[in-house]
Amino acid sequence: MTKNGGNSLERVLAVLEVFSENHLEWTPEELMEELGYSRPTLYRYLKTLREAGLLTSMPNAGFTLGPKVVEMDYLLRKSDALILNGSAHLKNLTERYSCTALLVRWYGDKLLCVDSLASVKNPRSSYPRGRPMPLGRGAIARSIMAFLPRRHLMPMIERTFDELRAVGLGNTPDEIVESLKRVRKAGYAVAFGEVTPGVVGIAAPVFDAGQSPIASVCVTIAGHLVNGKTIEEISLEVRGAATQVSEALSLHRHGVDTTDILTE
Amino acid sequence: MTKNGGNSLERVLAVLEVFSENHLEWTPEELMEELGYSRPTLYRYLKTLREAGLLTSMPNAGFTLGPKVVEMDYLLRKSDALILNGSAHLKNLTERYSCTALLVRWYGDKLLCVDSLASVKNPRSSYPRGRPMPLGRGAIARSIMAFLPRRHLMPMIERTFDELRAVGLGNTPDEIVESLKRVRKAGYAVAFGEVTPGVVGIAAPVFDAGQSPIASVCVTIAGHLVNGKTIEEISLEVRGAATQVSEALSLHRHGVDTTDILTE
DNA sequence: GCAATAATCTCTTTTTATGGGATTTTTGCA
DNA sequence: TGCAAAAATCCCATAAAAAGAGATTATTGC
Repeated sequence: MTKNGGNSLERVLAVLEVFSENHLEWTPEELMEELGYSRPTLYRYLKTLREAGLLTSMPNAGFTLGPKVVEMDYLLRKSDALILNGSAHLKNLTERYSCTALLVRWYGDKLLCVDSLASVKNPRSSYPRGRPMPLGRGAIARSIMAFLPRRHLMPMIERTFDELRAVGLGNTPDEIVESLKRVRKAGYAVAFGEVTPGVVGIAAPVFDAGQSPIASVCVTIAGHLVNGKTIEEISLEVRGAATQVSEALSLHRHGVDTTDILTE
Repeated sequence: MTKNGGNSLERVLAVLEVFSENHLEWTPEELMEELGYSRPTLYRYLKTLREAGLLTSMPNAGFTLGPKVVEMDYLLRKSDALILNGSAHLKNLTERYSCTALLVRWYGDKLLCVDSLASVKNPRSSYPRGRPMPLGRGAIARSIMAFLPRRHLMPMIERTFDELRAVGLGNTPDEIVESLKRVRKAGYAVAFGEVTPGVVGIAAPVFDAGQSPIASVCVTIAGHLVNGKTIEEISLEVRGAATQVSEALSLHRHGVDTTDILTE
């Protein structure tokens, strides 16, 4: 049973938090147990969330996420500066290589793919749009961690230490920091089969106004299609894309219309 | 300025309501004006919504919908019984005809496409996934209205009367009711270029547990590809799909595992 | 139609959300 | 780098409204 801290606003929104890939459907009974809310309170919350369209329920089946989510997703695709600026680069990357290109956002201790495009027959990524990715493994995670300010980095290393060590980044936090410094110097991260066996990931960070990284541009490609030379070639393109997206974001920040820049 | 009725739960969620295609990005100033909340209150709401991931803000740019939306959309695709049961039928329909096949949900006075598949080169529908559709025009709207219980139908006719008349359903509410009765008898609705010029829509309703309609299965196809005979042929398939989805939904309702039925 | 379950209602107590105004932080620009 | 303007947050007395126990009503399954 989750501790129900926070105010009533947080408590309503906490209802949305319990929906996960392992538990897509919840009965009121289960929710009471999980969240520790009283019966009337829970029903009030559910009523509100359902009226907002965030939840639906089939008669006597449990509650699931509701159609408002679909509507918001549509609007988000039209408004998210990262997606708007990044998708052209995904197109470009997938045209140049037989690969999947991804835009991955870092938020709240999660990595989340927000857009992806594939130029391979089997576009089944282990982490399609919307599915949170592991923090410790893969080029994406590393490309972001490498550029994190120390005070954000250290706790993250603590949390994901086992994975980071397993992947060969180092046996102590300090060794890992050193490895990440090299990634930082290179400006991009490469991973061989860390997320999906046989697949190479090449990722570079996207910055929001020159501060800390908020996302990553990544290309995943079958290992047998690349070697040291081609990886370097691709990494240049990935870095270029990431840099351009970063610049577009910082322009947007100052209220500059980037439309003409993007479509050139 | 919107009247801010309701309790604080509704007021937080009302913030999500103001995001629309015409206004994808909001500054706190604009939100205060629009929602009529005091400054501290609004900032509290925004803080909560941002922490929940439902909103994001770039430094000094306005607020937009946040990454949690993407995550929820992924989960919804995996949990929505309508999508889960319907997508196989969309696949079937698009394989049989050069068309776009849609799954459209009716909720809160809106029609919302929740899934679609196209077998034509130019899959640019005017109403892609997540974009609310007009209530008065098109086969989808009519296929649902025709099966609405009278007490739901009449207010809906009032609201959309102008559109319904423009489309030729009748010049008085009673005439429209008569037209809809014919649709009901046929079990499906056809529309010629009502939503997109030159495009024919053929739609049949999906029911939740035999009660009122909650969604519609629709095929849109270029007008020059069909005639009276083929439309009838397609409508049979569309009706079949809608019926099967309805049945799957009512089974699910009773807790029956429909997996084996669907994959056969 | 009837028992069992699910959802809603009632009402008082306690908790907490609210907003005016002051304060602090951030930003834009010289 | 520093300074004025704007944005965001804090403080706190007051008013408001959530919360929950238990009773009540509505649904459901059979």
